[in-house]
Amino acid sequence: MRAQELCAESGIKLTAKRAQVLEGLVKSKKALSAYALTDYCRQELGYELLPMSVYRILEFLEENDLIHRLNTTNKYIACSHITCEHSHQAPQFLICKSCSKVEEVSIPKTVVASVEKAAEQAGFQLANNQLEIECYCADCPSTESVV
Amino acid sequence: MRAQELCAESGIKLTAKRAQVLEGLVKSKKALSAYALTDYCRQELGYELLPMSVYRILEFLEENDLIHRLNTTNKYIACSHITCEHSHQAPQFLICKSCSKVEEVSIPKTVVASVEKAAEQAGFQLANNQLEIECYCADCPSTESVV
DNA sequence: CAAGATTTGTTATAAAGTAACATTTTCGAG
DNA sequence: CTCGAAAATGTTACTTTATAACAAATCTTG
Repeated sequence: MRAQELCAESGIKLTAKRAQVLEGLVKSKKALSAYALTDYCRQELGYELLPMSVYRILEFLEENDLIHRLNTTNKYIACSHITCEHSHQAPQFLICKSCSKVEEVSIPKTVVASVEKAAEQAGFQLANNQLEIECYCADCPSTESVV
Repeated sequence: MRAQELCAESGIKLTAKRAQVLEGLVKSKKALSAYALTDYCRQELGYELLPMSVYRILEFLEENDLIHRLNTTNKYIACSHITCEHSHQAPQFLICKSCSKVEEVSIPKTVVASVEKAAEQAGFQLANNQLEIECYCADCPSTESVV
């Protein structure tokens, strides 16, 4: 498994359980809640995992940049750069409101810089550069019109 | 009360209960969860409101652009434009991770346009223009460094 | 006023997340 | 190797967040 090699190199301790959770997220190919991930691992992959353990493992995986937590939907998704050489940079996500499909995209740095500037003018400091944007994907007809 | 006048003009049916919930959000001056708002209304304002009713009323208030729901934190905040003449435009929020203080800001339209363009290139259509940005406010020292 | 629609009350429960402590596993020092 | 501390996982219980389902009250409008 590619991820394990990478982890060995980088010193990340990917235990069996952690690998199972990560595998679940990679294979599901969409954002899953912690409980949905528990179900997915049990039903599709045959791994027994209690929610409490899943939460702890998700926390670990996120700290090591293997997955992302989507704050707007309380769901998790595998980082799209696990298997490539990209240095890990600030992630931005397009999240389909209808089907939870997520695309991890790169938004121009100038845009992120503008957001940061606007924050500074209001006396705020960015806690991170992660932007989550609610969308409808190409497969899901939007019921609402864009403002 | 100013808000009531505006509602009368615009045809929004602001019942007593709805006014109480809105008053709670306005007076608290920060983002509150539905349950926290229930407590605030009872303890600080003397209004008895059950969570179920609060949720329904919050939904109504949001549909009528009197409040905003912050998806990243599952909290609600009064719209900063209730009492001014501004036409209601896409809201952007700076949210302090530490103290829940929220600033509703205007980010240049060019920035929002760039985000929209990036989405379109990935085959996504914006569901709304609401951006929620995690920050630390001037009063809260950031424990984490910015990426 | 009567009848339908809207709003609110009430109860129960689902879903999401965390606290606290027990047990097991890992791994380096001796 | 083996002892012991640290890390990881199991287990139970609980808190917080949110919704379902149905009853009662209230508010329109002919």
